Amino acid sequence: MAEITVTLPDGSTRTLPVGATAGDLAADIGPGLAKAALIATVDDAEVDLGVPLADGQKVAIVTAGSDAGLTTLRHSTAHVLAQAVLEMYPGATYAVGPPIQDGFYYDFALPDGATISDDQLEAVEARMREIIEADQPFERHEVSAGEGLELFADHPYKREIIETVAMAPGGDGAGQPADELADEVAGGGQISYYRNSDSFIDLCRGPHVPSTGRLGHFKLMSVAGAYWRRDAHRPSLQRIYGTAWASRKDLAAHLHRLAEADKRDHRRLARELDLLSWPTELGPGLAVWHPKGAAVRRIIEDYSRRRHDEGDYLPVATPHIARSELWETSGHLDFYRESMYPPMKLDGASYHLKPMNCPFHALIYKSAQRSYRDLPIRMFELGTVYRYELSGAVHGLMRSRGFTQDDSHIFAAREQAPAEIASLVAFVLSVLRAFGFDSFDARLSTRPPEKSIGGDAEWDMATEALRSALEASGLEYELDEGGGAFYGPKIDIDVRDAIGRSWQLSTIQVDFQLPERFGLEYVGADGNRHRPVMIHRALMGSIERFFGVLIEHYGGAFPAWLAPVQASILPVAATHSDYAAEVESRLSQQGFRVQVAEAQEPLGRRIRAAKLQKLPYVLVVGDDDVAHATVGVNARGGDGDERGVSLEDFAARLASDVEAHR
RNA sequence: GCCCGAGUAGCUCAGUCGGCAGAGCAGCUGUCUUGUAAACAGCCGGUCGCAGGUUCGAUUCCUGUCUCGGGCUCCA
Repeated sequence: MAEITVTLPDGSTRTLPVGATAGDLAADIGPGLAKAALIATVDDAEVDLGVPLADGQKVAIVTAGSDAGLTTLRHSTAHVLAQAVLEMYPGATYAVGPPIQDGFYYDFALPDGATISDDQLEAVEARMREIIEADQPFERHEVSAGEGLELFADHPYKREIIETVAMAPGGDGAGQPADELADEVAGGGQISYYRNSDSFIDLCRGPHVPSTGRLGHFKLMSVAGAYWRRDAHRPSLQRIYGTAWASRKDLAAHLHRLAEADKRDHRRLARELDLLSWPTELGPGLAVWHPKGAAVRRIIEDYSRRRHDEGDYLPVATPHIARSELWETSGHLDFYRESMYPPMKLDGASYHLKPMNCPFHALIYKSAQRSYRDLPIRMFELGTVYRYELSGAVHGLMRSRGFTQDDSHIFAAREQAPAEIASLVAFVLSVLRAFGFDSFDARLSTRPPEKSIGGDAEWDMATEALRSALEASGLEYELDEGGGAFYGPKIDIDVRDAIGRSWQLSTIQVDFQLPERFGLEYVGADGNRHRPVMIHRALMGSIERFFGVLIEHYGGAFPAWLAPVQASILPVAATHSDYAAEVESRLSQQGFRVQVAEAQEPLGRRIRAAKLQKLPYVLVVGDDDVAHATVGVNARGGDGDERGVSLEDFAARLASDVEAHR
């Protein structure tokens, strides 16, 4: 009997009869693996378990324990979703349904533009469970693109996928697959599809789990609108989002994480902790800062100012509006107009609210003749800008229409730029770490293909300077081709918060264009006039977003150095009120933010109130404390209370917390 | 901006198949004077987002609009 030999990931080999499949291999290795197997990789390509193996191949069995396995699980669950929806809504058609982080989605168009509401999801989910219960096999079939068009005759979106990808000119399928379609079908004039019942097939490059019975730990999450092929001019489809996991436990853990994230939502905490609010009278994306929110903001800003002073930045200040001519010169009206508020006409002139601070800083630079001896000049401003964000994009503090950038523009000689950028990256990380962030994602964004100004050589030079600074920093980074600003490439640094979500904050941008447009110059050592390079840099990005991220990062439990109220002083009874006032006064004099909660309510209730406000410390003072100049200290997150702590010791402890940013 | 959903007291939410709108918490007043996560009682509080329409009558049905939420797109 003929045999084949394949190599396993650990380097060992297995011999199997000719015709054996990856599934057979899994069974040969062990029943546990056979049960857990979802797909396999053969010579590093992912395939169904049903494919026959060939002699000499490198084969690995993939389970839900790996990313690839989990992705497949989600992808297959998406297919089951499509099957359920198509069965339940006759006349519905389907578009694409890829796996995504934590789950999957599928896009549908229902007949006559019907929509699916959230409460219909339960019924869809129930139908999906029936399909899973039936344990239908996923059978792979390959046909020509032409046959594919016939198979999917009633499904225009599927036909469009086949036409645009599988039948792309050149036949290699590399047409426009920068988008989601590429996942659906490989191209090359052939298509593959999967059949898992008499009535349901789906266009797909695969692979899939062997049968629907392997699925089950999923939940449909929401319905949303989404444009076909991510194009606002194309039809809007009904998108159903779901999450899927390898086990019931993983699913439960995921749902728990979501609930935790919701508890940390800065919009919820902003209200609960009385930090700020968004009166609808102001319009979307505009907030007012309440005293407690403003207290934290001032600490953030003061810290930022101090670090900039230490870094030889020169504070500047500029107005909020300027003549439209300024924005023509800068190029903003050409390249950024859709994000700008419309012009205000008065006294025969036209003015725009500023969407960025850079042109003002360029004019400050230009106000005097500059020498190479002056460079680099680092200007710093907490500059409030206004951007007309799409109403649907506005999101609490994270995306607002007015926000304050901790904005710097550094004017440097070209040869100074690389070193300056390198030190900027270090500066940015140092400040972010001071606020408790220690995990970062960096990204290098290059020239946008359409909207941009300047020559290739300058773009290349600027991109190279950023790249080398990133390399030197040791940060890992990814490349975002075409993601740069209209005037130059950029580095973005995102921080990860306490529950692993990523937020874009810092940006460093190299710009040869604005100096050109504004005719900026300096006199070099050679006596000739040279053009400086301008480095744009926002560190926290926007104070508003930064604060929003901080709220969510700490879940509202700010460390003592940031907390709007560091300690609440609770007299046990009214007779201790005078002593409480004295404690308050002494701590206030040392610069601490403290308050007294008088004994009009029972102690337990006042403690509870302070805890719900997530205060770092609750100080209880009673007879013993009055007698010995002590306080009872109840620290947030501590176990129980410490009695009889001298006031001096507590003040020292709080001072040390503040110093250490605890 | 587009798709879907939602706006009821300061907050969280019930409710009205079209007939004078409810709870808890918060707030206020009084009593209680408290040693580590919710004392007791009473009171105040709503043009049911806004504007039209249908109706004897609209918070409820319809239309428009504003705001919010989830997505898409975009972004600090």
